[in-house]
Amino acid sequence: MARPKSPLLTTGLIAHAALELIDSGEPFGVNALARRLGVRPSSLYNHVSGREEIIELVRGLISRSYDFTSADVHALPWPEAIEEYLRLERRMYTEHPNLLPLIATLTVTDDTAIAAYDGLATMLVRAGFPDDDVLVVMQLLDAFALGAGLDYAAPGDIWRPLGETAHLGRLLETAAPGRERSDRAFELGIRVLVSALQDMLTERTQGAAARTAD
Amino acid sequence: MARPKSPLLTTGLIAHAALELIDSGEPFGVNALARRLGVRPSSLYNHVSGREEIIELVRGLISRSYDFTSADVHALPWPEAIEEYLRLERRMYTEHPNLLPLIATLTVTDDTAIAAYDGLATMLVRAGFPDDDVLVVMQLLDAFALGAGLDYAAPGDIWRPLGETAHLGRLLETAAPGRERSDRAFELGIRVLVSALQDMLTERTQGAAARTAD
DNA sequence: ACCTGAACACCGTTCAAGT
DNA sequence: ACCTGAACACCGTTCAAGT
Repeated sequence: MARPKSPLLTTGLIAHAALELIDSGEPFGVNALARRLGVRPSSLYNHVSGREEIIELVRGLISRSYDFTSADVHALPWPEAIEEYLRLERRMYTEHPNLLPLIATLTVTDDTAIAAYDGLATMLVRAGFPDDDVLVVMQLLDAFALGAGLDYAAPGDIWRPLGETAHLGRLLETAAPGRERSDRAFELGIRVLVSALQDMLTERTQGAAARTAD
Repeated sequence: MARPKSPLLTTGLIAHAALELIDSGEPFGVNALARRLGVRPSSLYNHVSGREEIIELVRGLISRSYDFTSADVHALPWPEAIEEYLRLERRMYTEHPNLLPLIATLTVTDDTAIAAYDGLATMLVRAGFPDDDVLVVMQLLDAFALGAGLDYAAPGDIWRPLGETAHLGRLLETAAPGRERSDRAFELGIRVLVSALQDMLTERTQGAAARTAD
């Protein structure tokens, strides 16, 4: 059974199995993935260059399963469109919490994922942000979504004080569970960020109007 | 040389060497660390429970080297104190970019790190945030600092479009380098978040005052 | 073209043996 | 108490051999 008549593997099958493995909670790895696929680890290298490309394939698979470039979203007024976008990104992370630590440190190259970010860039350009600011704002929004996702993915709790504290220990004892707090923190952040972006833009426009009026 | 008269290792030495290894850019690992310490990997297990405890030791070492509980900071008006705190956290991450991916998914238990977060909690309590909101706000701020740090630590660039894009490709070509953008995104975020916290608090107070006046 | 098998240089962790 | 050495079950990747 050296070479099967029809290939056992495709990048699609690899990506699916990889996502399954990641969502299962078991540690992700090339060997573990090969086991799941009923194949030898070396076989995978006929289809991908290695571990990182597999993870990038998973980013693509999952990006395709959330509708980041929906026409409905782009038809919304931009502040709402951005809100929808961030909520979708957040949902992607919370529904696949183990994926985030794997993709967070990897350059985004997958086409679908790039298209999603390109859609966000388009929203901001159309909203009227100057070119110099678009990537900065995107980086801010992405940092927020990423950080919020990591918070959510955190095991049990983010903080576990072992000794005395002035307030932290008490607050943790009486507080809502971590994920509920994570939801509230996200809602707070989204409100704050979007309204700050609106301010940025009206300040700009008013400033320009004032200068024109001079 | 089975048992030396004076121990070759201490948790302090382990933490220092681990931070050196991390900052060197080589992949972090127990075996690589043991090599650096001139010792067998199994020797480390006389002092720590394993890889995760070593990383938590590094968190402690580095937290001690940034003055998170400085009296000066706590003497500032709370919005400035929070700004200083976030700047310090960010500086810690940018000065040790390889550390962040290691600690981001680990529960914080180290005393000094907990003390830093406890200091932040104290700032918020003193500022007048109700108990129910303190952890939520902390989680928001921490998510932001974490995400911003990851952005900064990203290899080369965050996005690398391989095909056509509506705007993203063009923006990336003309834009300032990634780390400069990361700085601007952080500055923007810090301004937005702190002013939003001020709004939260004055709304509350005004609301309370209005209700009292009724 | 695509899978296997063997090989390589790694991991993190355990544990008996030695002083 | 604290280090070594051997062992274990893993990693990710390369490459010649087979069809």
